[in-house]
Amino acid sequence: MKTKRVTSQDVAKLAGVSRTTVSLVLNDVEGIHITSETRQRVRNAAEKLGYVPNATAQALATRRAKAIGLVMTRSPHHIASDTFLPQILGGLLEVVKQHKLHLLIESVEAEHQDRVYLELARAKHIDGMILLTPRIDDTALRRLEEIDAHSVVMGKLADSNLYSIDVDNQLAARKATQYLIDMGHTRIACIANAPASFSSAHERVLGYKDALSASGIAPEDGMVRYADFDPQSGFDRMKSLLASGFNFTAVFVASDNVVIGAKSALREAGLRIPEDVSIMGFDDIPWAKYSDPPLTTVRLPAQKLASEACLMLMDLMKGTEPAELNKVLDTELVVRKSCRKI
Amino acid sequence: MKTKRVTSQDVAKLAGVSRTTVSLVLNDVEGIHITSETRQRVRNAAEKLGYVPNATAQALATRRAKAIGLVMTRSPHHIASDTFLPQILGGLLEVVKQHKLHLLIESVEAEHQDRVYLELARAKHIDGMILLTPRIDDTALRRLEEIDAHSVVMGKLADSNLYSIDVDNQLAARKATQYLIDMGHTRIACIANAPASFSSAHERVLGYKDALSASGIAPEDGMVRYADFDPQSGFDRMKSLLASGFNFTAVFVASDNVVIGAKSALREAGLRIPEDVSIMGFDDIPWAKYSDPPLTTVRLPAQKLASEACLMLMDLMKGTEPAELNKVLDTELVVRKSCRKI
DNA sequence: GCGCGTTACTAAAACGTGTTAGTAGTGTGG
DNA sequence: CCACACTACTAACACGTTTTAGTAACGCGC
Repeated sequence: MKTKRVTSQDVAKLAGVSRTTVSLVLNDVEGIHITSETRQRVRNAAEKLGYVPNATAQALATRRAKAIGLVMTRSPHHIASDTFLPQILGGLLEVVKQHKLHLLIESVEAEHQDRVYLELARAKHIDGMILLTPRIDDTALRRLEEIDAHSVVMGKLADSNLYSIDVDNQLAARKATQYLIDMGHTRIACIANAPASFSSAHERVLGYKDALSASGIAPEDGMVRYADFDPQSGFDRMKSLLASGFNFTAVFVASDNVVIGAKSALREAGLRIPEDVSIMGFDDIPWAKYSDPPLTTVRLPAQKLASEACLMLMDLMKGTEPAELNKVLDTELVVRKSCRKI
Repeated sequence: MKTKRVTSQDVAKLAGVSRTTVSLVLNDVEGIHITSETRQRVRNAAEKLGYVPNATAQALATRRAKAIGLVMTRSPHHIASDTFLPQILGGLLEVVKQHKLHLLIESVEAEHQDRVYLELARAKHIDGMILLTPRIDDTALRRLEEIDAHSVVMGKLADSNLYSIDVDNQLAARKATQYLIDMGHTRIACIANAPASFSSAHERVLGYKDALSASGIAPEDGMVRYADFDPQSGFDRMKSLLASGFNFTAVFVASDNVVIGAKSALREAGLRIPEDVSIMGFDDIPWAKYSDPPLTTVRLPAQKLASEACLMLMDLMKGTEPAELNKVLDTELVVRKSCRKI
């Protein structure tokens, strides 16, 4: 039942060498001379005993945990309905596995932010972290700059010296809105993906307004709603938009996940897409392609965002400066059938 | 720039006590006598220096990593399109955070399974693990029983002594299919959620056949397709089903995520839901409620599944036996509008 | 003033590895 | 035959904590 742990000492004893030699052999340390005969003896012994080095002890000795953390500032509830997260995870896991690292997931509640970032960094449970969709007002994040914690922000934080990766949300939103304008729409509403305190939401609304202004259409605050990541909030905001009495022919919804709920509200109101209302999404989650009608949306390179973030972080951990402080990936307008000419 | 790490030694020096005392005070060890004056001195020193205990060293000394792992046997691609995963994560994070544990995510490729489980367990990076949706033919998993690794399987493995938690897939599928039969359907097709090598897929198809047989309808293998977790596969399987020439009035699709694609194929064929074809889903992902028409489906208590799995695992880690070897949670048929009487 | 229990601490071992500094032993050139 | 380089290893320290096994100091009863 309680099988004794196999340590490198056991391997050493069986192979008739010192613990040092075992370590040198199994780690393939360069520039050291050990006969291939001894090497084999060590390997055989390790194999025979089923030796697996203790990761914790290794971490302590090398001062690297061989793990990175994905830190999210969202409640478990929001995480549960996040259709975007799996793509991030997929991208992250691919890189992480390739480099034989481990991935930790942390969700921090708004209240404890200050401590958590710091403790995560100092406790050295992880070698570096990727911060997901930060809030604009996240003061705790600012303090990260002061410590020598390796971190990459996914999203953008104004006036910050933290490394970051993101798409140009404002430009992408602007292009999406421009597309609607090009189709002849002038009464265009907007439902943001999240509360305005999240930088991505803020920027996307900015882009939406940019496009309108550039075409001489005055943005009206009454035409803008801020959703809260999930379909339910999309449903509610669309209801609110419909109830407000504005007559719009198109809506730019800055999150496909929010579109899911918004469409439901439109249906309840008896409005058809795209005949009565055109819908422009954002993110291009897997569902978008199969929705009815297929959703015209902005493709966010989610997996690439994640894998690039991971690569930047690993550069940081290695000590080599990443090429850019704020890396920006391209988005792409994916035209399907949810918008029509007017 | 390179601020020296603050260790308990530093705290000890500043407080004028030994490292032992620092440890005793900060960990609130019971049954030990230390004056409240000294306690304060230690706490103040720790606070002043911003001391955060090194998690790795703690783990080594206490032989507990204070972390559990979520292990998935899926490719990053499948993870990316998994709408179910966030709910699992949400449930897990809630419990994990409450107990001040950390969560590691591992995805293992089919080829390396043998090693990975073992190394994960032996390396002691984690104290226990939750295995997600295992394959029936996962021989490596069997070996876990032999080691003293704490693990809970989410899903079920026949003839296994591993602790597990699951819903009764067969019963749930049977009830879902029965509902279709009760609505008057007799020509009912089935698209499984995953390849038959996944136990959940196997069981759900079994339940589907049970219901048919019980009502005197002979199950036909030609009416069954096996999808592959994602919408694309749902689209393909529905196409195949339609092309095969069988005329069915209802389809039991054993995964809402697969339904997303399947519906798209039906639309392309000019078939309406539920007028031409009734659709029964499985899982009740957030999208289901808002789809058009709202999807009648089987609700899987995803978050509860996750949190209960976590609790079982923690029992195991504490050394107390969980109440049941194979815990089974209830499912619930959620009737919406995608099935009609015939 | 001696034994004894209690209080308030501390020295040192343990956890399992990586790594530095060193040490025998063996050619090798002069 | 001596200095020197090179090979093939090993002893011992370092990593930062928890925990066990003490140890002084003190009060107290007799």
